Amino acid sequence: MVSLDEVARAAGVSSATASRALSGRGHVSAVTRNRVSEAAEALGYVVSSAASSLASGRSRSIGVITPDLHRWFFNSVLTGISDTLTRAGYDLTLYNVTSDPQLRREIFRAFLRRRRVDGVVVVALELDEWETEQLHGLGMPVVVLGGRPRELPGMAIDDQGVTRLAAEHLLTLGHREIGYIGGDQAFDVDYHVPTQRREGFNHALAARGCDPQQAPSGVADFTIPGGYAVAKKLFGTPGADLTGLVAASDEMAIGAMLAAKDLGIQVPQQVSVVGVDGHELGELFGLTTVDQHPVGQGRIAAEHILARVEGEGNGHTDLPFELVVRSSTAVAKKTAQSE
Amino acid sequence: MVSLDEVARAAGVSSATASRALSGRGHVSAVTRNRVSEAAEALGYVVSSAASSLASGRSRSIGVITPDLHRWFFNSVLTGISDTLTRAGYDLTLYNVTSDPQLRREIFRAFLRRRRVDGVVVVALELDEWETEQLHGLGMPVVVLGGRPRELPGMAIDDQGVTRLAAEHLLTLGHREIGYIGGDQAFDVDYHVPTQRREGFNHALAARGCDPQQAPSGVADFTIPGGYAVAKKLFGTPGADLTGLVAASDEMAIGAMLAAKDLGIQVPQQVSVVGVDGHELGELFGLTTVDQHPVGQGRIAAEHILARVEGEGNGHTDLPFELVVRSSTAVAKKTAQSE
DNA sequence: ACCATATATGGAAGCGTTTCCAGATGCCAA
DNA sequence: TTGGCATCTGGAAACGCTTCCATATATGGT
Repeated sequence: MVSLDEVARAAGVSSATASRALSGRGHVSAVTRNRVSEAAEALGYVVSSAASSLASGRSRSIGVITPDLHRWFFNSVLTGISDTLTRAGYDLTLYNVTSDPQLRREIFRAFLRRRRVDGVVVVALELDEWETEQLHGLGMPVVVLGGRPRELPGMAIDDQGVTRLAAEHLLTLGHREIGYIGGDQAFDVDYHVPTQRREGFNHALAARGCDPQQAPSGVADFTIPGGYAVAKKLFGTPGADLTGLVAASDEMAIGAMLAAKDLGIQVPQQVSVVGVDGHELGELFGLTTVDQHPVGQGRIAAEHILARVEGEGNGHTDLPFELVVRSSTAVAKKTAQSE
Repeated sequence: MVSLDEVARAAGVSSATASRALSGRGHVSAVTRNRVSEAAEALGYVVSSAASSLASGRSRSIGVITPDLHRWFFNSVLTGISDTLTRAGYDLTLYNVTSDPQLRREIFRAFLRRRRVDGVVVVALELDEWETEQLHGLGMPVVVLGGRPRELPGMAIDDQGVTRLAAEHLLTLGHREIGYIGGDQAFDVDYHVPTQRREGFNHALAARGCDPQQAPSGVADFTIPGGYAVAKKLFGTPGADLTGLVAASDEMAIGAMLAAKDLGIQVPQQVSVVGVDGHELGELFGLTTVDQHPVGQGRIAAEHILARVEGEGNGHTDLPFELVVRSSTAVAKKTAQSE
């Protein structure tokens, strides 16, 4: 492996100047810079990250902590982050949090503190107090995506807004008997994504004079099988003549559509379904959804952390989302019940 | 951030001894080791990866190059790798190759050569000659998962074997009119996954006296929508009375099942479908598949690269796979055509 | 009792950069 | 011409570890 010294020698300058020439920091004449660049190119020189980090205190790497990579939302965000970091010349150090609590603890206790990264992006994790504390103790920029933790800068969509928008869409189409599939609020340590989304749904219904407490609803794990199981129950419940269904994730919505199909219920003729996310499979299923552009979120989060690492601080950010209407929703048929 | 020197001072030893005590390399008495460990614990000391790498030449980090994180197979493998590396105390540096050829090139030209990683796992990438060369030039262990590149140690399932097994399953059930959905063999630079899988299918059919050339087949991109589109054509083709279908990935198989449902074709009563992968959604759809345990593959690849990094070399490895029979396949009904 | 060997420890030399500091050079204004 | 300032460059000191080497002490065989 060629070292900076060899490049400097080849270019006839000191290693100090070579370093300045290649990093762009400090004054170097144009001629010198060119000679050094050419020498570096010719020798195939690449800076040693270890030496560079040690000397400069910056590693040009960002840590990303994510849960379950199988879930489309998370791997989409990760894709966006990765793309932006690569373009900026940064490495991405991935910490995939699994269900093993000991490993999870170790990530916060040791891995993050090795100074291998200049900043951390936390993707949609429910952080407990100790973890938040550890993150603070790192003394480096941290951005939390998909949550509004107490004391860390974060970026999130308006989690009430998305489900409110979804429900309003159905209400506007004339639906009154609307069901809901959400997440388990018991695990809501801090950010309350499941709680917020339910709230948004409730508000929308209440605003139109429907009692949200009466809405048939169920709890699932945001996955297709989860949504499928709950939807089978909801659709099968006698007396609950749902004409509309809001799911807190597209995967659950897709599960619900599959359940409807298996039960011989037609979408959207008999029941309209709306999801939240903007899942890539939404198109295939014709799913109407509130798209929250997860890849874009990853990009924004990455840009944000890079800015923070480079000194330009800023705080909370709201992320955009939009309703994408496809064929899983339609105007409600007039029935006896509807006013 | 507390340094090793402070720990050493607190424990009343030299930094050399402290280093040995914490790393476990070299001779340290039990008492000393304990005192140092306690001091480190008390001070919350964590080694600086940069300093450690620079001094030792090892970074305790493994690079992973993967394509499209949206595809279940890849994020499953990544999950397995991540889990194993974390348990071993290694970091994972993720290089997600996108469709941008310039970024891809940059990963091989610069990113990997910063000596940030001790070894590289390449997941199912078609490497061109230059890329292979770069990988060699790294002078560090490389493992290629899901492919048998010319000159790099790799691990792969028997790609002919999986589709042969899938096809044999259908043949054994009495099917004779079997279709196939595979990948585009034009992109087959090196590893020939699409080609190998097609070969396996062909061999199985030929062995039972069916002409594989006659088998109705189509090409897709291994995704659900891709499989859906091709299957719609295959099922809709007049004259081709398929009773069985082999797909080279579970996602395409699931797409095919959805297409069948939309066309009013019953699975498995009218057509049996087999996939390859072991996709988590297989259970929901009752998909019969050849499970290749992707998470396990990730684990094996990670263990392999760790062994190599630590010096214990070894070569190619075959990976296990197995037929998982669910409800998407059934005995073929006797028809006029069947012998 | 003594030498050979194994075990423990500290001093100090790196590892390959970055960056501070000081000196050199060039240019412009007075 | 000369002082003053900005620009350029090199020497050398970090950065925080690991590890070689030398020294010191314990262990065991004869």
